[in-house]
Amino acid sequence: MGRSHRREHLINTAIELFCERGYHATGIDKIIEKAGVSKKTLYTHFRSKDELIIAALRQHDGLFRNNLMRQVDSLADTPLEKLLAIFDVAEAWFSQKKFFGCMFINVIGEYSEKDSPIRDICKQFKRLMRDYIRDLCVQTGAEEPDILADKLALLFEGAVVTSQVSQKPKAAQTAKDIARPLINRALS
Amino acid sequence: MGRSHRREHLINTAIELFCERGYHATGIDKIIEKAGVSKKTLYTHFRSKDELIIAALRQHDGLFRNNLMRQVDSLADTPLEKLLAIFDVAEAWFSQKKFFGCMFINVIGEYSEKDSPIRDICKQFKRLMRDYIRDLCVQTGAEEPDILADKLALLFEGAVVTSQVSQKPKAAQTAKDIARPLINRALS
DNA sequence: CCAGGAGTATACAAATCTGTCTCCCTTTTT
DNA sequence: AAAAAGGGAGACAGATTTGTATACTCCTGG
Repeated sequence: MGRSHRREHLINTAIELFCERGYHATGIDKIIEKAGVSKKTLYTHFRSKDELIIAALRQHDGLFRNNLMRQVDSLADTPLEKLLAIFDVAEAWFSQKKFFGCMFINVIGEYSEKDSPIRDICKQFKRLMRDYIRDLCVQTGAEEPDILADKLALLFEGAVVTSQVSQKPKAAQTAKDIARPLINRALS
Repeated sequence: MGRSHRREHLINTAIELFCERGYHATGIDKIIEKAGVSKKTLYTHFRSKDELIIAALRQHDGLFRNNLMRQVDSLADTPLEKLLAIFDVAEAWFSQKKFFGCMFINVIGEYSEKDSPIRDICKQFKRLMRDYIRDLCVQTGAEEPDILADKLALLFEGAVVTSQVSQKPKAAQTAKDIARPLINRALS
């Protein structure tokens, strides 16, 4: 087994546990037990738990957006359809048995220091999500793509949190219903 | 100092710390130190930390909604104006130096078990918030008050989370801008 | 005046947490 | 084949966690 494979395996295991149980509540011992790896191995790949958390967030940052874009592309062809398809992908996400909300929103609740690197990663993730949406807005020829993107990103967040607390994936469709006229009006 | 005063004082101290630092990260020792109270006193008022958490959530549940309604009432007279004023109150909330997002969203990130009493309190809070909004929708004479309330509640959540991560209170106005035409169309 | 309740301070138990270290085995490299 | 590297298992240290118990003080009611 390659060494960088172990690193990724550890990160993926950590992501699962962090999502399920939270960050402070997930001990190093639980992570290495689930990963089937010794403590020594973990600490050769990561200097500390914080570093593992940061690595997990970075990994998830890339993977999540990549996944989203791929699924959106498979559902819709035109930029306009893609903007709406985002909410269908979201609904599928919310419907998963192991849906625990957005990693980045959850981690901010536990590490809220204003200048922490964790916070920076969360902000960056949200910015990149908005940029993705904005690109699609521009491609549709929306009048004020920045404003529209802010609104759609906010709808996305709202759907995630609503679905997380109420455990009803249909929040995605509620958001989609709000988004539709919003986009249409920006095109007229 | 009355005995039930001590209980409330402990709860309020706990709420502050839970918001600032999270739930697992806030130890009993920190709470009693900040409250200026001995450990024995805490454990005579609350059987366990979990019970204190639950008491804190219940207290915040009532207080938060009460506060919101009071401020909304002081800003607007008609039900229609009140629906929009909700977002102005939200913006003031987001602008506070110590704004750490919604307690209930944050606690779900740390205690995500599906049948936990903590989860129930969070769901109840969100339901009561939606009911408050729905009442205002009915009073304005909106066509489908339930659907409109779901949408406005989702916008509220989106604003909270967006502002929490990006640290920009203007997310409240973004949500308000989405809400306005939504309400207008439900009235025609 | 004094008895009892309530609170403080603190020691303590038992578990758990992060991070380091050693011992031993297996695999790879030379 | 011998040496070196990597990783598993786990002991260990030191800090921290929740929760209990003890000893002392203070205030109040009768």
